[in-house]
Amino acid sequence: MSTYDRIYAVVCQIPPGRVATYGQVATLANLPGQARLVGYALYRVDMAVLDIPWHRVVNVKGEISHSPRRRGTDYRQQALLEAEGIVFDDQGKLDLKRYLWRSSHF
DNA sequence: AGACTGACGGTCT
DNA sequence: GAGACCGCCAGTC
Repeated sequence: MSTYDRIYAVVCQIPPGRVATYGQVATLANLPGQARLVGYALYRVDMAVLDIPWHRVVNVKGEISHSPRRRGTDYRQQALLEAEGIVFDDQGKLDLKRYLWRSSHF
């Protein structure tokens, strides 16, 4: 099982209506401190389908990580999360205290 | 084989 | 709370 496969496996466990941070996913994938790898892995996901719930991963500030390279999928991410009942404030941030996934590992 | 590329976050000031 | 700094690695050409 490759490093990226472990990351994808963790992301698949995030329940609807909740979010996880890049760092949290890294830790659960047994890659502590390597949040960046999670970003690298998610960039390679086919975002046309939701085999992997890629939209449930946000940064530690409760924001969606925007990038021109994402070609608009970052805005789609917010729409997908709102469809699951997650509310964003006027700064485009969500409340991590409220929506962060508490996995049974913690 | 080496260069380049890419969704980050913990720590320190 | 807000910046600056810096380590991070797999896939592709």
